[in-house]
Amino acid sequence: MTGMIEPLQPAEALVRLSHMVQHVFADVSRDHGLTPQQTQLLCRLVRGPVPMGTLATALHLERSGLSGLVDRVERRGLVERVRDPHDRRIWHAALTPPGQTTAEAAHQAIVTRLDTFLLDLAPDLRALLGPIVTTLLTAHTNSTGVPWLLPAPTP
Amino acid sequence: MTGMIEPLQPAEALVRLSHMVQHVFADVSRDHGLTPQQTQLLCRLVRGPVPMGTLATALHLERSGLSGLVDRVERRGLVERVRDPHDRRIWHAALTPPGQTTAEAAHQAIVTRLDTFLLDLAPDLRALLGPIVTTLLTAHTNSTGVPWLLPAPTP
DNA sequence: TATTGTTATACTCTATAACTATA
DNA sequence: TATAGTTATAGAGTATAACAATA
Repeated sequence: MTGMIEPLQPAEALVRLSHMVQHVFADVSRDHGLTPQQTQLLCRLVRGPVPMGTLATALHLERSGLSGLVDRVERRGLVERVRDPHDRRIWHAALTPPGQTTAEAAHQAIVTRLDTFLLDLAPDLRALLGPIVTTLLTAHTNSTGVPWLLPAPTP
Repeated sequence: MTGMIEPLQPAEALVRLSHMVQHVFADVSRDHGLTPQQTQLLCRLVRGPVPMGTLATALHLERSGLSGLVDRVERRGLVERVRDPHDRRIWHAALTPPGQTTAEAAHQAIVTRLDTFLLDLAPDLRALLGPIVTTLLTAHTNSTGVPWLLPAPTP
């Protein structure tokens, strides 16, 4: 029975899949001169500026940790802080033009890499993936009460 | 159309799913007094000792990084280094009895948490998850040439 | 000489606690 | 007083390069 691949239980399947996605994320990030966390941050901003607090929650970070993360990409000219016009306590993180370019390139590279995996899947199964994940994530929230599926423009 | 959830493209579905799994990993790790990387390391050892070099490749780490990671869990008595009987250059990382207990508890907690998500899925779809992931990962390797599906006892 | 693993160094990531500015 | 964000500090994770031990 050498070479046989054991059947995957559903929970283990999720973990294996996640592991692969993380590697793709890490590889693409390195190709673009980013850390995985920086890539994740940039991709969260492609649809527009986000208040620091919202961003920290979305990225599962303490506000202080996000502060440093934004510092480092700001130092590289990829992100800037913009003051909220209505509440002067709030600062939004926003992509600069180079940041927008980098974010979109990294996002596209990730999708492209993942699509090479998805090509092995029969089209009817591939079409099930969206609904399956929607079902899995709907009606659940992360540990801070934020729903998994709603505003977040991932990856 | 407020409140509508956009359909997920397959690649984005994988990213969202991975994000959720990472959060589960982080939360469970914290509950057990571990970092996510330490949990990942411990779970890799539940089926027996693994040479440092193999472990570094499996965890997508440089050997120097793994060295430090193992140092920290060894300091806490969860892992020990064992010399290979045939090749004295090689050291295996191995769980201590407390490490085995912790590793199995964390693994079980992760599976239990993920199962709460999987319960929302119709049984026939849930049964498709294993085959889908097997199809996705078979015939692919990570960036160092190691196949995604074979020996690795995840999570 | 080639391979396995460690050490040294530098930087990034992350959490906690104390702090500043604004509401 | 409460909230948004930062700074200070400490530890953990990660890569590169130089090194020691073994093959």
